[in-house]
Amino acid sequence: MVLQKRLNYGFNGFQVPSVPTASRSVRGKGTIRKKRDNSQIQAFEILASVAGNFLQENDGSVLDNPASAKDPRDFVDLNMKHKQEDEGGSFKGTLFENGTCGGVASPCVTDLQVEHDNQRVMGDSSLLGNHLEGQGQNVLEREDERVAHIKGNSDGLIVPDRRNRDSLLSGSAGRKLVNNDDDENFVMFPQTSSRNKISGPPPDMPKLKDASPFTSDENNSRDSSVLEDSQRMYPFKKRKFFNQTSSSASDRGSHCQGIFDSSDTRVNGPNHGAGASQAIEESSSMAGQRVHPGSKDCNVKLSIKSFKVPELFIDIPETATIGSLKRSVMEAVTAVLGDELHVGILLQGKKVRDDSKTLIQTGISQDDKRHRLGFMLEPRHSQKSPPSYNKEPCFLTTGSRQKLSRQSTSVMLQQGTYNVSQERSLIKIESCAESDLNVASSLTDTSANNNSSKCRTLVAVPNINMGPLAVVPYRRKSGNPDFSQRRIRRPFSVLEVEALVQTVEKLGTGRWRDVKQCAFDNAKHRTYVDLKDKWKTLVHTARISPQQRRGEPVPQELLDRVLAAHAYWSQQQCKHQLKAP
DNA sequence: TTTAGGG
DNA sequence: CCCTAAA
Repeated sequence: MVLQKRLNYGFNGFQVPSVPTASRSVRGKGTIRKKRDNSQIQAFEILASVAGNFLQENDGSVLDNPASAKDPRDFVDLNMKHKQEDEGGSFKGTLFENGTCGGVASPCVTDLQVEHDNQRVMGDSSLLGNHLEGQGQNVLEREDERVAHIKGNSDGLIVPDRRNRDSLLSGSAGRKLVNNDDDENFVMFPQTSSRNKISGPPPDMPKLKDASPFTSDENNSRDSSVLEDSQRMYPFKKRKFFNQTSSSASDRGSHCQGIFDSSDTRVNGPNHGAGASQAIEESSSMAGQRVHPGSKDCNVKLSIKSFKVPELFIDIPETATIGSLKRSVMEAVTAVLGDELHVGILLQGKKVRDDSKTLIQTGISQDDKRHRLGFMLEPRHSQKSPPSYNKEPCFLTTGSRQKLSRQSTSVMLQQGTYNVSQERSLIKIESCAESDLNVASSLTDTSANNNSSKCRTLVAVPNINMGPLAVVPYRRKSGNPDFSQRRIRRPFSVLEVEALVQTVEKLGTGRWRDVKQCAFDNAKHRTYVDLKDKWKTLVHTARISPQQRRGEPVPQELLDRVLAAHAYWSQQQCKHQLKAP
């Protein structure tokens, strides 16, 4: 069946064939999971502010737990036979001064290409060839200065603001991990000294009192800074169509404007130049191509050449591998594209809000050489405009508009190149190779053929059943309840482990909710179940030989503390059970 | 919703 | 990480 009378503007969904992280497993029955957090956050919100935060602290007063009198290390010695010629009698955690990263995801820009009447302009896969492999170099080089001194954390993380991060990284004992999003880009920073107070009044944190011997009795109240929660992004699931998903709750305004431009498209010629930029040029002449005088019978095909994720910071130690850089970028991008997306249409820079208008009415026709058609990926403002995808997509809000157009322009002019904008760098993610996110068109059966096999592409699935301009972002719930999405794997960093250990030492092993609240309250992607699981693995890790351990090595010191705390709290638990079962 | 454990 | 029985 041919889509003769229909313009292929409907994107039924996007598919991500594969995931960069090798470790990511794909479950057979993976389906989109229901949201567990009410704190759904805008997918593209930029973490801008840094608020103060408190790390629950024992206020230094007398510990009411009898056991507190006992030094945990003694416990270790007695019960674990571990020799722990301690380090000063303090059970404070080791100070990690390594940098961490935080991240900011910002608007994503989508590059598309318009095709008329099967005259693909993007036929040449070379257009999709600018993957990180080639441009990453530039990224590294140009960003070298900014990134170079951030060492210690091998995780490629993304940082929102250097200053904030730096200042936040100076802390030690008590720490609270925070992050600005729930699924991606997160930042954590220990914060102990009240001198390091950053800004903003500390949130009202519950004060947990306990009598754990592990509890440090100093620094009754420490301030820690936190990045405002900001993003709620769900990574895509490999090979899953999201045409019918999209959680509704969420987001406060962030605005990922993805834009893309299809201005003048030109009829695809067998020999369009090589090179991304040139390709762009060429593609940009296509829209104008009149194919059939009677535009009614013409189909407009859109080929999403790539998605751009502008203003994405990748802070990664210089010792990190290219692979980790790729993963970092991939995760960030995945997050950006992972949730709450809307598709917006821009014509000549103006938003086309009326979904009911036809392309022709709107002025989008193959005869129009001057039109500049743009597509934006934007977060949904579900709270205010519920499941009404077809009514009025939420477009950018004032503030981001300018940026949008600016980027739009930038995108158009710098297709295929590593783009360094004014203050921020823009990493363009294009096509192929692992960890590269790419969007290929599948509007035509033949379209993605070339790339799909080699590339991990994000495919825009043609929407055959939708009306003109119907935009149906992938949604999670509607439709298949069976669709759930496995969360992206996010190994705990040493810093997080440190925080976890410290908190568990203080609160014990049966209060994961509190642990979460205490030290990971702002790490939306870490649920108390995650913390519990992590603790479980930590205990296991601590018991096996170092040779059997995998992943980022956890300092032995921490593992020792894990065993100590685990032993201690296990014993406490036993006592309790004997008392009042 | 949390815990606690197995998968 | 996921899934769930229990609490």
